[in-house]
Amino acid sequence: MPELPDVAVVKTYLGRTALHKRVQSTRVFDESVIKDVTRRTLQRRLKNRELSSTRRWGKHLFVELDSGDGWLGLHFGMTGLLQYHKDAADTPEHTRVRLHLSNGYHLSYVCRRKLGAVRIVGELKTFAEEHDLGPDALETDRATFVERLQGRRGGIKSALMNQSVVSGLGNVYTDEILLAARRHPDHPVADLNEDALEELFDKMKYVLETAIEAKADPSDMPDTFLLPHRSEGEACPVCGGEIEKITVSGRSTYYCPSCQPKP
DNA sequence: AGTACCACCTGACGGC
DNA sequence: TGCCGTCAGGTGGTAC
Repeated sequence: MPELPDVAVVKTYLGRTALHKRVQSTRVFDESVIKDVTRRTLQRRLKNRELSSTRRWGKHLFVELDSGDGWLGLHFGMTGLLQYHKDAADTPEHTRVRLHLSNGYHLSYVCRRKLGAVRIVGELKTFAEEHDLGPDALETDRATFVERLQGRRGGIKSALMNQSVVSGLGNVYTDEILLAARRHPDHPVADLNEDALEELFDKMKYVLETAIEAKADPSDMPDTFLLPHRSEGEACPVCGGEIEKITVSGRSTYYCPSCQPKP
């Protein structure tokens, strides 16, 4: 689930649960999700720190430690989530790291496929530079978005999914944005003029904000959304035509050939 | 600069 | 029932 809207929902969840609680201890069930630091360092840096604020950058969620002691960096891969629970016995399956908080509750980082990451981060700006993260898709403005796309070669879908252009869009929401903008996923970026790119920016914002309002739950999204109809042969939610599946930069791509004709 | 492919992982599903 | 290939919303590295 974890694209920008999903991570935004997790951020809200954390805000209502573990935020402002203090970490007593940290259990690591699987070291393979820990990046950049050792298990010991992770545990030491978290110990007795308050989870004082949260910040999202693209698909990354950062939890500030004691306002100034760096950040706990969380990435959810394809199958990650957080679970706040009282009893250790309720620890979900596939929990890789679990914080024990001073109020007795636990915050579990769950990641079935282990494609996510847990780390300690100093400056967020530095982290973003090191990982080549472009501006967050919801925090950037129209002019910056247009500027970052202009002059690029290749198709629009690969560009939007490229985290160094704008960060936060994954396979599913990129398809969603392209249907909203009525653009074919392979449409060359170079063929889109400034007006078209601005239009795309507006659709991106609309799709992301709407998805967050629906708490990233497809069943609460507008009828015009592709998300609940992401499979071959389904009816396009806009025109009723048949959704087609193609491969774009190695990813399954669903689109409506009549709403999104080849340029 | 961009793309194509592989690797990292686990689990669900369909075909035989 | 069981085995097997394929696929799944992530990123990062390498080779072209």
